Amino acid sequence: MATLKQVAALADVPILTAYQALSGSAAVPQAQRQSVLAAAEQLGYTLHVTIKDVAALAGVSIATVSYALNNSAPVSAATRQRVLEAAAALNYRPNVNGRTLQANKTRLVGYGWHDVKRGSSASFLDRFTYWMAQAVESYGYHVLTFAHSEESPTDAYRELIQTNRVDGFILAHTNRNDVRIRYLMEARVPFAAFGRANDRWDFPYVDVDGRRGVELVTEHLIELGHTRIALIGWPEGSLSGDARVQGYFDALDAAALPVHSAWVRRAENSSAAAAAAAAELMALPSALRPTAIACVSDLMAIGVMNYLNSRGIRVGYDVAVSGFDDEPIAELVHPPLTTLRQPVDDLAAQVVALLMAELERIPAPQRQILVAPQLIVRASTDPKRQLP
Amino acid sequence: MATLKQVAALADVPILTAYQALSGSAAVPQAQRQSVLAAAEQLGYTLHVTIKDVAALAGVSIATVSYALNNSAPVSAATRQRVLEAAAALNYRPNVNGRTLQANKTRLVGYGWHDVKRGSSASFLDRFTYWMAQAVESYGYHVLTFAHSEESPTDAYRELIQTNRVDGFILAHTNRNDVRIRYLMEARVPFAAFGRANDRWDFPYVDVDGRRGVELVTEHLIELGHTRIALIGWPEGSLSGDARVQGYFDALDAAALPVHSAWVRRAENSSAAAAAAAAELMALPSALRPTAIACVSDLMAIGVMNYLNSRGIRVGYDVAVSGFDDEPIAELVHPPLTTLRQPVDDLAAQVVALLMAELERIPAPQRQILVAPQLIVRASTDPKRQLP
DNA sequence: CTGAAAGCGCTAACAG
DNA sequence: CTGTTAGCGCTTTCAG
Repeated sequence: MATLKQVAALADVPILTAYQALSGSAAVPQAQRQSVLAAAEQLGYTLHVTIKDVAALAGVSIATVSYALNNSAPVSAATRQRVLEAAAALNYRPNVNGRTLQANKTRLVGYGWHDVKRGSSASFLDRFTYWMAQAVESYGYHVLTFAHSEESPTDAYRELIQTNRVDGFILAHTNRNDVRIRYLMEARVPFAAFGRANDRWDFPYVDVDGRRGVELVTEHLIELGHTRIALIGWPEGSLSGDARVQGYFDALDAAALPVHSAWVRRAENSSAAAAAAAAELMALPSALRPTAIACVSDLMAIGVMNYLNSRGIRVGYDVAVSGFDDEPIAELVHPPLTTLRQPVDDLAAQVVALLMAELERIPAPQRQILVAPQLIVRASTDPKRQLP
Repeated sequence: MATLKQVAALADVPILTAYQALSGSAAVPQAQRQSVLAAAEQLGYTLHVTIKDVAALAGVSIATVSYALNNSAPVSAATRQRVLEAAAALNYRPNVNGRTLQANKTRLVGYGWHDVKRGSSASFLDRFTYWMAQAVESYGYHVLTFAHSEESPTDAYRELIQTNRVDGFILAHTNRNDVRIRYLMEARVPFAAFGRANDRWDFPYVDVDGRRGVELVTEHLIELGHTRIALIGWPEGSLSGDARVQGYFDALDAAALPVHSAWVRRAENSSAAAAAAAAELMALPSALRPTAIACVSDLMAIGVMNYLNSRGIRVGYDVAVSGFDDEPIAELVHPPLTTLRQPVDDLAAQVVALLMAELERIPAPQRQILVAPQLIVRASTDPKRQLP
């Protein structure tokens, strides 16, 4: 590709005039405009301002332009001025790909989508992605998203890193023995996760303190005077699920309240399974029947509420119900649901900060961070909050 | 950076051995391993297999490697074989950045996130992004996501295109007079939109046929025997909102059913505003009081259902209610909500196909595509569907 | 303080 | 059919 300077020379006009004629950024006498257009046509030139053009206009070498623009070497005030003016006049923006190739750094962070099943709580992660993009950009990076299959998720990660598409990754939806984490650790690829895996692996992550969250809501229920408090958790074995259940025990222990084994039920994360668990709880003899049911997800809490409603049991008055996640639905259901909100923006910013520490090889003060969720009290536990 | 060949020469071992020692992909005698490691150390070499290494191992020029790997020029069967074997032995993956710089094509498409407000229906777009990533990858592209401000959204788009970060864009959440669309059209940047803008602009888009959707659900209500059918739409002025309202009129006209002006209400897209509109409808004199209420969003339908429930009016039996979007909540509410589902995967694939047509300068047969949504009948209109 | 020149990894004319 | 070579746009030694 020819340069702007060559086009200008052929048309016998100043470089700046050639630029203006081609870009339409300023009026140019018709005759000059014509000859510039003809010259560009002849050379097969399409407007792409490069560092060479800026150098030519400023009358300096391309190295000097680079120095002046990046402050990467001392440049006299006068030349700097000339360079900046030339760059501005040509509306110059450096082509990141040149820089990428030379530095062997893409300033791109990979983020893999798993397949979001219909009805699963995706909205939270959606907002996470937004804040992640935002946070990453504050460091001059961008997010490259990709879809990975459930069967062999590591393939996509390996491919992206081997082809130098990205500098590192951010993971969400982690699980114990997450193959992606294992691969990235072994391959020494920089990454940071939103979510834990297991206690053996040492990698940078940020997670919601689910234990603390359920503890908070249980304390809230105790304060309201409940003494027979039930919990519907997920089947044992998930790190975050078990932590949430632990918070329930911790709060009851601290208050020296009795825990009856029949009060702790396990169910899949679906409203139907939670409704069934609620039915079992309500079938307990009246002396044991709970007056409050804490759930480890909003989805489950809604199942419980549906069941109670269908049995004519008034949620909030007769039985208190709480969830976890503060999904958009939580304030739309009837009565609005008490729940725990994850501070998404904060979580995203922190996980990005961890990744940046890895990428820039800055030792982070802390590689594992737990963030406490925020208790949002609504009418499902506290009828005083009921709207008229 | 030194090459693998130089390391091998210094260590006085074959190239393949040097690779194996460095990568650990195969066992190498301890002595050789040591000298390779020492050589790499001395040259400051870290393992990065490039086309040069493959060429050296195969004993051909780098051009031949490129030809063989890309089938971009005829290569004899024997050499091709040698090249492929060398590439496989070294686990070679081309560095996309070299290609990017030379071709001046990034094979990246930009997708901008707007700020998702809490409680707004984001889950649909979340799934869209997943399918978009999937579709884009089938063409060998990836998605680069970025956050843009509400005030000057074009800045982010301009920056990305001027710095050669992306080849084009996919837009969602379009509106009439969308400044992004105007900018991209003027700047002749390739893009395709999920959503329309206005009738004056000619650009590639895919959209849900909202008119047809509401027509479908209105026909469904007519079939169920309703004759007094109301509609709650958005305030006039939005392209998609007005189209949905039109579908209501079309269905009633086709059935020669009366339309009473009091039956058409306009409200903001919130459950509260919709509930208020429902209250007005229910306050009509009994001869005019509708027996069915179609809403242009699930959010509004839920507001209507909440209102009816609170007044003791049984949704599905006394008054039918329908929504639009088929958000996850739709099947969780009580009773489950009849609504219209947007075929997200299909929409995403089509909008990506349109963009690819722009990028590869293939004239698309159709630049504007409307996709009919699918009617999902649930108990909120058809009590027979009620679960026991 | 500034410029010439090398080179990041790859593709593609052009010769042979 | 294969190799030589010239870049793509940028940063960065190394001289002057």
